Amino acid sequence: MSFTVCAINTQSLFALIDGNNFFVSCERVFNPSLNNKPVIVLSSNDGCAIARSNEAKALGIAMGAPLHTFSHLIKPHDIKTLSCNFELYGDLSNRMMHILQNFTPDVDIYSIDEAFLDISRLHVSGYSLFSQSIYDTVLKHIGIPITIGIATTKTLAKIANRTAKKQQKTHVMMRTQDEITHALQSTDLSSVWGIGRALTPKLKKLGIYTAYDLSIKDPMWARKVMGLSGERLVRELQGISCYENKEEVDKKSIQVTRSFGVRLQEFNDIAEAISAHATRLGEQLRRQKLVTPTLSVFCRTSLYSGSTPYNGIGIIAFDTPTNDTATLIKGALHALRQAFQSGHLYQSAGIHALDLIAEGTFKQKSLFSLPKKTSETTGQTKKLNQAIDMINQRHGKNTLFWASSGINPRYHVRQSHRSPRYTTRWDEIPVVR
DNA sequence: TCTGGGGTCCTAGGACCC
DNA sequence: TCTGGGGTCCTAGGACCC
Repeated sequence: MSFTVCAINTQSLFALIDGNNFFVSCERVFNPSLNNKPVIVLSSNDGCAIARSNEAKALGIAMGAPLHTFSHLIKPHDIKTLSCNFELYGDLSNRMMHILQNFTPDVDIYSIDEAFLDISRLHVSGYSLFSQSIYDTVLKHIGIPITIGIATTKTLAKIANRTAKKQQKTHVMMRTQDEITHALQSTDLSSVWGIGRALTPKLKKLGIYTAYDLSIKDPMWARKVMGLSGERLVRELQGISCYENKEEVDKKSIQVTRSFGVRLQEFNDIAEAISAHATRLGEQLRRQKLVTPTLSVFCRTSLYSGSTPYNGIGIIAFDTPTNDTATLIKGALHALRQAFQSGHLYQSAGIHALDLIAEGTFKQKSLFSLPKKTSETTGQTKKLNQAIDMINQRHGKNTLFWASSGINPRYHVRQSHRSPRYTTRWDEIPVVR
């Protein structure tokens, strides 16, 4: 068996652009008093640290550290803790990506704060000036400092980016073999893109401790030990590009998951949360012009409570793939009845839509679904959803909501320190006095 | 008291087919 | 005596990412 795993193109060149401490930087754009101070952005429910300023990293606060493990440092070091504000981060991210698209149309948005620019075919006279120009433009228009790593493969660009951060530079280009070897030798195995918690100990046992150690292995050896992705990874470290920029593709799955502000025991309380999640899901599906044929629903207890965790799962398949909120809620609540078991203290619940397909794609109806005249087939449902989406967009989320999500729900997340959504809400826009 | 949320890709194994 | 072999498709679970 043999097949190609990479497009061998020695001319490849990628720039990885990465927003520095992105969520913290977003907060600082509108609140300069946070500059030069240790700042932490917390996960939903103010649970743990999901972004840290350099000052906070210097205090030894780890990524993902629960708030209670560093709460004793907050007062003495005047750490500013903020609840996460994804509406703000998402909007600034979109603006940043638009700016990057002015430099080249070939932008692969990898995450909320990262993008790969394929600059192979770009005529650039000097990469240092080019990088500086990107940095200056993003800083000027968005206010976010970024770091740029340039190399012949995405994996090497990641390492170049990391090297730049370590050296406190705005950009690093790795092109000569000497530069690459030196960077690989000073990169710990666990910091390599694609090497995670499970592979690190496995490879260390085999005598591989740095990115360099891995880069001198035979790709076929890596294939045996780590599978296809291992083979690609070794080739990428050797400068052979295996991950080209992707066209923007439709999402394959969407999930909406939240942990509750308090533990919940009653079916009805959890049903309200699931109903709200289904509403969010419907909004996302419609915005992306997708429909889902199935839904899975889960409700689970805490992993840290001491007793054996319970994770209930329920699944529902729809006769016809849908993005109608009412149908999604009805289906999700049906699935929740399979998942829910009384007697537990639930900590979170979520829904997951898999195998998404584009709206309007022909799909065989169930043999048993009768051709009946419903509000969905007559288009009334679509109009209703459009009207609700429009009102909520204009006047704020949940201006109109489904009663099944609860008038005064108990599942609400805690967000004690959320900043205003400066760029997406009229009533939260910054005011100059 | 207090431990996030949302994704993708790959693989192994089972079911099924001829 | 001797009990195939090759293929596809689907799914669950694992591993990774930010």
